Amino acid sequence: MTVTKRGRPRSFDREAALAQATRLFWEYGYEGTSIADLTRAMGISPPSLYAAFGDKRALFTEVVDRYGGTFGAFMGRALEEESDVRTGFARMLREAAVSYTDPLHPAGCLVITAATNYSAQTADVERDLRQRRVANVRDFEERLTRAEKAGSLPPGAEPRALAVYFAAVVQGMSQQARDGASAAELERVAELAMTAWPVPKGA
Amino acid sequence: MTVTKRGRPRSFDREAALAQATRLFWEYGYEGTSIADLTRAMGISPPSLYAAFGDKRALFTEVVDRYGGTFGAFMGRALEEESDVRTGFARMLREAAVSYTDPLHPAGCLVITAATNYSAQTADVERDLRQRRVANVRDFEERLTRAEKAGSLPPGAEPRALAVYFAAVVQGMSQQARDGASAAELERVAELAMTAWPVPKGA
DNA sequence: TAAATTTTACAGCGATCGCTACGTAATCCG
DNA sequence: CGGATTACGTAGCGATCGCTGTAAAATTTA
Repeated sequence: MTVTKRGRPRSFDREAALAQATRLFWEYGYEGTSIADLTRAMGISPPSLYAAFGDKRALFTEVVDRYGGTFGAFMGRALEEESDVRTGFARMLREAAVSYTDPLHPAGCLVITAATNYSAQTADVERDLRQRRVANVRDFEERLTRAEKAGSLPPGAEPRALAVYFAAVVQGMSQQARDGASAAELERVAELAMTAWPVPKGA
Repeated sequence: MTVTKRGRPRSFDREAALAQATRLFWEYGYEGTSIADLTRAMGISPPSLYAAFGDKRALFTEVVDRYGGTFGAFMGRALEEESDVRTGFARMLREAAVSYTDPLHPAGCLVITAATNYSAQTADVERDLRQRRVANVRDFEERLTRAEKAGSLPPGAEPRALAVYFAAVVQGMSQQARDGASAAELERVAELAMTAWPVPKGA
């Protein structure tokens, strides 16, 4: 045990430095965050970083583990604390909506997006791809709005909400495919997703 | 017009080279694919690449545009060709399931995943994050299986399908948050997603 | 065949990457 | 106080990044 610490004491707050590293990795991804970026945000020099955290890979692992115990812990809590399974899943989704858009930290989930890297000089690439995705959501919305006006959708069907929902499903299917889901599994996802389609009031 | 071409003719197939570049960007992302990777796969030298495509950024844009007209075209077709809106969205999701898992090309959608970069030396980071996500899906599945056995889920509720579905929704919500969706929009997504929850036969 | 034009491969540019050797500063133990 | 120990900043390592200068090779035009 190292109860007594000899030598020159550390001159920075390890937890605060870890929080800064979390913010950077969350925002810019693993490769998109350089050692220079980290040392600048943490207010320390490279040797101090390596002495305190090992190397970049080890620091990242520590960041992800810490994330799971803090920002990402709402998922397990929601599923664990609710006695009813359905209530648990519903609460998890609701809290995800809040957490993923909390302006106090980067958007989305670190575990999902930390491989999405963009450094300063390639930020426009990510911006271009994002614009294409946003345009796609708008295309969904316009088609749904036209359908509602044409009477093929029940009134009050919320084209915007449906568009974001279907875009999220498509993007989730893409991610699941990257993570190894089979065609059969994704086809079941497609079927399940269609249960959200609005039904007329009197049906 | 350059009907007649003077000088030394190009010694490689531009379309084939573009297809190789598409494969690399699709699999490894923009930053994860280096000029050296590209020239190796395309079978050409750097000056030939720059003469034929401009620079890396322009090549990537051409790749994404080409993708939209080929692999990614099924979406617009499904929504356009079906007279009924609901049938169009259902077909789009079904075809996404097939396309995203087609073993003839990288998994998922290029526009969604091309910012997910991982080079050779950081592939283990992406692998680690993927394992965490896969473990999460399994956790969902186990909870749903236990609920089914305990009778809190109707029989034949397909825990695996539901787990993949809810994981996809969560990941889609994360991506939508990154793309600028609001908390209110994501909360509506959460509500809509819950309509997939299985109901007892006699209800 | 000679001049003009374009593509080719080789080699290397400056910048940035993750990482570290080195000497100094600051603390604890005796 | 002196010696041991640990953290610090500076400065720079080798490797890789996107990209290009240069000259030879290959083709069309005159």
